[in-house]
Amino acid sequence: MIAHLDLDAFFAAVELHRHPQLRGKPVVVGGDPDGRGVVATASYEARRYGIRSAMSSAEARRRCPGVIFLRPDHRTYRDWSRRVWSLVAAMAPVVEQVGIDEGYLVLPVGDPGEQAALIQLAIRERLRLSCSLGVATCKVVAKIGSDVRKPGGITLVPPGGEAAFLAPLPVRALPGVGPKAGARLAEAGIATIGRLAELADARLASLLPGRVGLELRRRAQGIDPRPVLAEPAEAVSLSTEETFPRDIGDRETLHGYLREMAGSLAEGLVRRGMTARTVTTKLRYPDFAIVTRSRSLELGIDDAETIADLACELLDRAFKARPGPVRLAGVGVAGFDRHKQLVLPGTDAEAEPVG
DNA sequence: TCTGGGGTCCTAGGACCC
DNA sequence: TCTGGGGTCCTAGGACCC
Ligand SMILES: [Mg+2]
Ligand SMILES: [Mg+2]
Repeated sequence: MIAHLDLDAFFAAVELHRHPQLRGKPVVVGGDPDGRGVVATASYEARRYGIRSAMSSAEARRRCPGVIFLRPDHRTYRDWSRRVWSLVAAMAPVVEQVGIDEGYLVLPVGDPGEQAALIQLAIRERLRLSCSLGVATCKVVAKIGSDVRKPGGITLVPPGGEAAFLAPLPVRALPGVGPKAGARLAEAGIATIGRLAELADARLASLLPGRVGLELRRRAQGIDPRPVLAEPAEAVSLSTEETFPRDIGDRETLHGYLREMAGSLAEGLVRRGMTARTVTTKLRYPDFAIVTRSRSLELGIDDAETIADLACELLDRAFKARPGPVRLAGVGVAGFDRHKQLVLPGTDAEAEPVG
C-alpha cells in the first residue's frame, strides 16, 4: 500500500507559526490586494468567507474586508517542507516528494491505517503541522483520498475498492481534469468520475481526444501503474516571470526587466552546474493571451549576457507578431546539459537505411 | 484595479534522417 | 516519378498542477 500525504493550508499554517497571534483569524498568503496579486493559500478561517487559492487578492478582500494579508516567503516554506519530509523519510521506506507540500510514500509494514496515523501524529507533535493522508494501492486513488477528508483526515481505500470509491466523486476531483476538461465533460452531462470511467472509446475520443483522454479514463477506473520513485526527477526547465503593476509597452523598459531575469536564471544554472541550449521569452497581453518565442543553440550556455541578448531578441520578434503593451514578461531556459561534462570520443556507428 | 509564479507534459506541423 | 513508415528535434501553443 502507498500513501499520499498533503499538508493542510501549508503556507498559511507556516505563517501562523511565525505569527501565533493570528491564530483563529482569517489569513491569506498571497499577492497585493491593491494590485494584481492572487491568493496562494487561505487559512481555514478565511475559507469560511469563500476565499480560495488563485482568487484575486482584491476579490478576497471584498469577501472578507478584515482578512489579514501576508506576502509569500517561499524560502521559509521550503525550510519547513524539508523538516516535514525528512521526518517522513525517517518513518517510511520510500518517499517521493512531488511538490512543496505533498508527496507519496510506501508505508512501512503493518496495518496501513495505523502507519498513516503514526506519520500524521509525528508531524503534528513534532512540527505542529496538520496534514491529510490517503492510503490505497495506487497513486491516483491515494491522492484523491488525501483530499476527501481535509483537514486532518486519513482515508483508507481497501484493495479492490478503488473504482467504487472514485465513482461518486465529481470529475474535477480527478487530477488531470482541469477547468477545460471539466467544462467539456459537464456539457456532455458527465458529472462523476464513475461516468468518465465507463465512457465508450468514441465518446471519450470526442470529449477528451488523444492519449490524455485514454489516460484519464484509466485513472478514473482506479488504474494507475506509476511507481513511487525514490529519486527526485531531474529538472527540465528553469524560468522566471513578472506581472507588472501596470502594463508596459516600451521595448527598452522590457529589455531591462528581461536582462534582470536573465541574470537570475544564469545564477540558477551556475548553481546547479548546468548549461541550457534553449531560451524562451514569454509575454502576456492585457487580454491574457500568451505569446512565446524561443531559440535553441548548438552549445549550452550559462552566462547572463548571452541569455539576456537572446531574450531581448526574442521579445523583439514577439512584438513583430503582436506589439505591446504587456502585463507580464518572462524568460525561461531548457535543454540542460551537465556543465563541464566529460566529452567522450565518438562512438557513433554507421546506421543502415531502414525499410 | 479581475485573473501569480514555478513547474510538467501533451499536441501538432515542419525539417530532417534513415 | 500520385507519393511508405518510422524516428527525432524544433517551435508554438495549451492544459494542468501546486
Ligand atoms: Mg496542501
Ligand atoms: Mg498539495
